[in-house]
Amino acid sequence: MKPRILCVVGPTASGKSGLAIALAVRLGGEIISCDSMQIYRAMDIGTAKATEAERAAVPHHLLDLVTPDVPFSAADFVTAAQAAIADITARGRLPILCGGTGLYLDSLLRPTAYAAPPPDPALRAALAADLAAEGAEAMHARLAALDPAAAEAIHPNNTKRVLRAIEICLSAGTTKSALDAASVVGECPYDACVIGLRWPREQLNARIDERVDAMLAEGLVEETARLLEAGYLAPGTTAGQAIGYKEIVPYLRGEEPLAVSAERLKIATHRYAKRQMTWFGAKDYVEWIDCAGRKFEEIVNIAAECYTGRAECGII
RNA sequence: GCCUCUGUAGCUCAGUUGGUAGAGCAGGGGACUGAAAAUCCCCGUGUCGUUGGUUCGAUUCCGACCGGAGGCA
Repeated sequence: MKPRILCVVGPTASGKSGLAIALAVRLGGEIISCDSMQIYRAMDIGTAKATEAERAAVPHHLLDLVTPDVPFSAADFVTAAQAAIADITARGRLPILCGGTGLYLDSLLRPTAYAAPPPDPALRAALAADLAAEGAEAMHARLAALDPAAAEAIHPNNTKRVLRAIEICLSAGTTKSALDAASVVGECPYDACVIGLRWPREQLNARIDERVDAMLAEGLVEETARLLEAGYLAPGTTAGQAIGYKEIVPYLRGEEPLAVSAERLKIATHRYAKRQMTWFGAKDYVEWIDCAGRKFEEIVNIAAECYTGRAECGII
């Protein structure tokens, strides 16, 4: 019998957190954050992390796992989420995954995620050096020799993926494309109901703008300054990629007025939401709820029914 | 009131020595298997301010008018 889990996904500012909390209360669940940035401590306002009050009302897992200087990966998430699901299930409660990091959820639901070998720092550094010396086309040609199918699927300009694919081929003794193909056969390890929240783009962007203003009012600038002072958010770190902080840094350096930083932050978030919709929109395991014109209670009811009468809910 | 500059894509602008126009940003679509809030790919028709004139043909040259900026009074 596979553990049942409920998942709430969707673009940023779509109302996932509020829905997840309401569902947790109604269904006797606990929330597992599925968010690549909320795992970092001290990054609270900018990541829209659940408040102390919300956490007191409903247990939240996978928040504040590490300090912002620590690299964290999808594979790390899968390990932590599997443990949290086992724990919550063992206590007779319902695990509710909630978050907008599509790759993390996808990895968790995939039957054999991450059969590929973990990153090899030395090899990765060597490949990066080769890239700098030989250029993107040369690296893509090298991948084509090792794994033609992967080379076909990855654009030469996408050097991050080209290098990772070469790395896998060299350290796995097989090809990346073969490992990928193997990871989608078989059943999802969970009996999952995945609910997606969807808004018309203009309404979602308006919600985003409102939330950015709210974050600024709550002290996003001060939070960013604290992180910088502590030596965090360095370029190249995972936490340093977080939207909400890297846009504020130029203001703190006196390079532009806050209004300009705030505008760039809103735009970056709009674009992020768009990418999230592209990702989740392509997943056939998502049951969509159109939120426009619906009251919160109504959305909660629809989601709860979707879980309860889960027969038609998509399983990966 | 006079003089100068200016009016081209949602924004900032380029350009057409007269043959109806193109960049950046914004925006739209897509991909995504150990960095994913990351990374990458594709997408540019708009009364060229309005209106007369010159011309085979005007967004381009000329006039007037209407916006905008600056200067002189």
